[in-house]
Amino acid sequence: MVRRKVEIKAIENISKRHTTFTKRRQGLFKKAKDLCTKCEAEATVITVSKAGNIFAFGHPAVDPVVNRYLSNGNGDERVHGGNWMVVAMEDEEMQLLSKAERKIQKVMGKGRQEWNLAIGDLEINELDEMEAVIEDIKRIAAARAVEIVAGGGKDQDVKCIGKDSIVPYLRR
Amino acid sequence: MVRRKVEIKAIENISKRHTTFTKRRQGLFKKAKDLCTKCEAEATVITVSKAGNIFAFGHPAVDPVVNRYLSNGNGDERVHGGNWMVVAMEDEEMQLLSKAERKIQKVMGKGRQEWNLAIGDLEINELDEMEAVIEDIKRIAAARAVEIVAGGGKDQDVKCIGKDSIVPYLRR
DNA sequence: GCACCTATTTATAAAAC
DNA sequence: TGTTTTATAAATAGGTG
Repeated sequence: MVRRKVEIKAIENISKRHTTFTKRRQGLFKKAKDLCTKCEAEATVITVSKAGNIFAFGHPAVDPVVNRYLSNGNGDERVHGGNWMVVAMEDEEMQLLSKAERKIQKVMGKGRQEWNLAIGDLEINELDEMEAVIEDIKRIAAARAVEIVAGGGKDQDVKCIGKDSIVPYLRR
Repeated sequence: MVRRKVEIKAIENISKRHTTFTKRRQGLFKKAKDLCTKCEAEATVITVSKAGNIFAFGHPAVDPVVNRYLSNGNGDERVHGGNWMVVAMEDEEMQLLSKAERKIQKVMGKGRQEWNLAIGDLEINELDEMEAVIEDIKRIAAARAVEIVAGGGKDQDVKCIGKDSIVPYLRR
């Protein structure tokens, strides 16, 4: 329970901070989505945790809103060159987040913290092999996507999926 | 007063929509700010009203967060395409195969057959999210590779790693 | 650590001014 | 139209399993 007026100041305890970050980020994304729905607006929210992990929400997607902001005379010179994809949760996909997360747990077996620990034990050759494993999973996932698109799944009217994912590649 | 459960659907009345947009935008900015304060995180929120007016919040400012997002491989200028390289394993590495497989089981939790079954339950949106999870794993693995190459230091900056593979780029 | 719970704070829709 | 009020819904900190 909220025991007393919630103080807005830095949380020192790491796990508590992480919990709060996750909860409030989800709340923030939901509020952004509600705003977009109710007001027919566009919005993007980009968060960077203290650990440096990036999470972003966008309606209709992150890029159009960011580009709109940048092309409107705002923004520094754009800096490019890195290459990691970010977790972009969008629209209705967001509503299914915890359900989806649960199912994905079934596939991947563990959560981020555990990967961190387990991966920390791997050596170079094992990392190489892990990549092959990841490749394998990705192939299976792509096959599943084909199956759905071909008419076997329930979610065929999901439309605004970003260009970076397993699914849109199949749709090109 | 909020007279009843607030419906999240488009508001047709223009002035009412504008009022709601303003209030919710303020609320959204405040929540983003609180998140940053409490979790020592960075965040930006960019909104575009139906009329096309842009409002943005950023901590520490909009641009650093946007650039961070863009420089992490997101954004329009990212090159896309199938880009996963599999590394051929050589002799001595080969000898370690089953040991490696065991360790990778620790990371990935399941074997091929189980992935097949579990992935078969996923819907489109869940496949999308799974890709984010895969990216996350890959990122952790890349950090580990850097750690090894750098000689044991933890959590080196991973920005120099290429897009195609966890390990090989480090070896260039 | 994650999912669920719930007491309490916080956000906000509409009224009142 | 804008600001303030206020009744109610929504978010969430901390607890539990």
